[in-house]
Parts: sequence; structure tokens; C-alpha cells
Amino acid sequence: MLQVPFIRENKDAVVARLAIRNLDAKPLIEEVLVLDEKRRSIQAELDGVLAESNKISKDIGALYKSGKADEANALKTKTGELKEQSKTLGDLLNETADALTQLLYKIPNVPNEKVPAGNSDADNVETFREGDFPILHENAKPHWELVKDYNIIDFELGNKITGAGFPVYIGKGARLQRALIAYFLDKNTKAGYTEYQLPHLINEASGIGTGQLPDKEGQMYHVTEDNLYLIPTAEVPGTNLFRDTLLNESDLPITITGYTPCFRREAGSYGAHVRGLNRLHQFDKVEIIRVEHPENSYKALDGMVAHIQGILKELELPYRILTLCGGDVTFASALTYDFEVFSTAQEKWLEVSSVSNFETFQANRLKLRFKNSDGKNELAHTLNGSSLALPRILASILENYQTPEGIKVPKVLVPYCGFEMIN
RNA sequence: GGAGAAAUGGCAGAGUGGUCGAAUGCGGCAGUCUUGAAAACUGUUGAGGGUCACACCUCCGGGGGUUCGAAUCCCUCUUUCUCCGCCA
Repeated sequence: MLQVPFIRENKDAVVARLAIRNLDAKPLIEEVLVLDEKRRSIQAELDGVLAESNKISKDIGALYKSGKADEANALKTKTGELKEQSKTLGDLLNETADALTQLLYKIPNVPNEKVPAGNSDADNVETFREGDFPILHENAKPHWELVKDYNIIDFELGNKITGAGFPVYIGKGARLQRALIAYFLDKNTKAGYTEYQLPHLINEASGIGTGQLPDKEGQMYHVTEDNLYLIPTAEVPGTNLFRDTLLNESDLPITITGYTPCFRREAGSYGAHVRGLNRLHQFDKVEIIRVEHPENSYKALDGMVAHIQGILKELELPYRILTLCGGDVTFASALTYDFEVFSTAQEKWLEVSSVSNFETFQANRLKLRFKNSDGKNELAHTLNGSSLALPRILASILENYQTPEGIKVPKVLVPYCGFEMIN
């Protein structure tokens, strides 16, 4: 969430920047300022009452000590009234502060200057493209047919056990998936990221910390019995490692990577674009997460982009990078780049990574701070990105690497797989 | 699941009703010394709100209560530790 002092000092700029998201934030921002003003004036009034009551209590203590019990008892009657007042004011203060917080939860992050205007994913701007589209043989098939031919992924079995969107990986399909995970983790750790194994269930506080809660509750699987949620991405447990944390400046940057399954309800998604591996309720992903000094965060974002480019180049998949427009950039992000690979048999670009700088938006909720060189506590910047999401990478490998004799395994993966061909 | 103990500043750890936002140690920062560093010594150092700056207010795991007054007493929740049971 945005910081109130920041809103107070940059009111017009905040409204103007949020307009890039096609959001008329003016009424929201006005309300924030009114509530903030109200909160502060109630606070001041309450402080005065408490100060007086504290003073009387001290006097009473002193009177008892010097044996003047009568005078002390006389003073006691006075505090009753003050107590009433402070209770009323305290309730009012809480109410106002809660209302302010709820309002702040509704305001998305201020987009970076690089975010282009636009309404939907159609308006995202392609900023880079690399790699040639492979020329496929005549009988080339989409991956959902290939996986049947070679019996490496079974969607029907998943339907039986769980439901749509929970595929079962078999034999070389399972092995290829595991190879990709190992390869991604190796690339990330070689680039300096520390590998973590993270919980796959998170509590409510964690959901609030990274912004899934309270608004996007319906997108996560909720275990009501224990009030826990299945993670939609490793970003949630990974970033929440640093909730309520005060770091030293020298601790920065913090760079972690982790493989986790991801669970998404995807309520409202249906149709051809969810075919096969394109959109699942459970999928695997390797994530990279960084906690950065505000001065370095955009350089770090560029570094993450370059890192992911390196992986896609090694896999020899044609890819492009999009700068997400105001209408598509996620709630908490200030700037997001999406990576898409071209899946040849479907003739479709598939999103395989999303790399974002959240600036202080998450850190403010998380209370993730560091002590800066002036000795002041300052909010850190958080960033994350997929490196990479498995199913769509798998889909594009299967489609792009198919030959009449079978599916070739990309060169870098052969040592991880132990075979060169799926046939 | 049952029984007991505990939760205090960046960390460790004192503190059982007023003089406690809190001893002490470590760590951090500044200085002395040194060519430089280390060591030693000296000083300084919790967080949030509020103010031009002070004042002032809040915070000792979370929530509630007793009291004129709570880190300290009571209730409750959460977490951790020990013992017992169960278990991959």
C-alpha cells in the first residue's frame, strides 16, 4: 500500500500517475487525506486527555508516598471522567484508522514512468524479441496431442483424481519437468540467488503482506478448517520471510530463489486458451525474489530481465518481452515486464515469466525496512520474477522441438534428463 | 491430543504495581589511539504517531480485564520449549 505522507506530499502527481491505470483516483485520494486529517486531530485530542490522566496518576502516587491519602483519594474521582473521554476517543481513533487502512488497501501502486497507457493486454508494448520460429514438419501437433501420443502427460487421470487443471506427468514427461526445475534452480543459484524450500500453505497475515488479501481472496484455495491458503506463487512465502524485519543496509540486496507448486482457482477462466498446459490450477514454478536498496531496485530489475533472457536463449526458444501497460500491470507493481515464448504448433505466444518491481508497496504492508546510512529506518524495495513457470515452457518445448521421429530434448537439458529424445 | 514452563529493544538477557521505554552484554554509529586495520578506551544508539522544532502520546507476543496507576496481577488466543501419547 502507498504511504500516507507520500500521498499527502504528492497528491496531484499520484492522481495523475494512477490515471495511467485508467483509474480516477481523485475521490479516493481526497478521502485518504480527509481521514488522515481526522485521524491526526483525534489523536491529538486523545493525547491531551491521556497526558492529563497520566499526570494525575503520578500526583496520586506522590501523595500516597508522603502520607496524604485524603488528597490522593480526592484526585481519584477526577480520573473517572477522563477515562470515559479517552475510551470514546480511542474507539473513534481505531475506527478512523481502520477506515483509512481499508481505503489504502484499495489503491494500487503508482506506476513507473515507463508504463505505457492502455486498457488491456492488447496494449502491452513489445520491447524486445529474439530467436527464430522453428519450421515444423507437416504433421506437427499441439502439445495436448503430443503428450497423448507419447504418454507423457495425462489430463484425464488428473480429472479423475482432482478435476480439470491438475494434470498427471508420466515417465519422460515427469523427468523432463524435474530436469527443468533442476536446471532453473542451478541457473539461479549460479547467478547468486540462495535456494529456499518454502511452505506451500500460508496464513492470513502473509496473504495481506504481499497483497493477495483482502481483495483477491477468491483466487486462492482456502483451507477454512485452519484458515490457511495454498500459495498461488512462491512470491508469497518468499517475500513474507522478511515481514516485520529491520535489516542493515549491508544486508542488501537479498536474493533468493525457490521452486514451489502454485495453486490458482482461476475462477472465470474457460475456453480454448485454457487448453492443455496453457492454464492450470496446479503448476510448478521457480521464482526469484530480491529485496533491494531503493536506489538500486531498477538496476536490479534490468538484471533480472537479462538473467531470464539468458535462460530462454539457452533453451533456444523464441521469446519476446512486453512492457505491461497501465491497464494490465498488476495492483501492487510499479513496473512489470512479461516474457512470452512462441509455441509454434498453437501459433501462440505464451506468458512464461512476469518480472516486477513493487518498490515500497509491499514493503509498507510487510514492514520491511533497513537502517540507511543516516541511521534512519527506510522501506526497502521488493522485486520478483518467474524463472521460470514450467507448464508453458514445457508446452513450447514439446511443440517447437517436435520432429517426425519424436520430440528432441533441448541441449542444455540433456544432462539433466538423461535422454535426448522423447519417442 | 494431555501436563508443565516461557514470550521484553537489531540480538542475548535483567526487571513482579508508581522514580521503567526499561539494567547489563553483544551488535551498530561517532571519536581517541594507529601509516591503515584490529584491539583497547570514551561517547552514542529501540520503534510508531505528533510538532517548524520542542512538548506530548502509544508500544515489553496478540486481544480483553482489574487498578488512580500494569512489562509486572487476572482472563483469553497465538507461538516456542520440556515431558507423555501418536506418527512419515
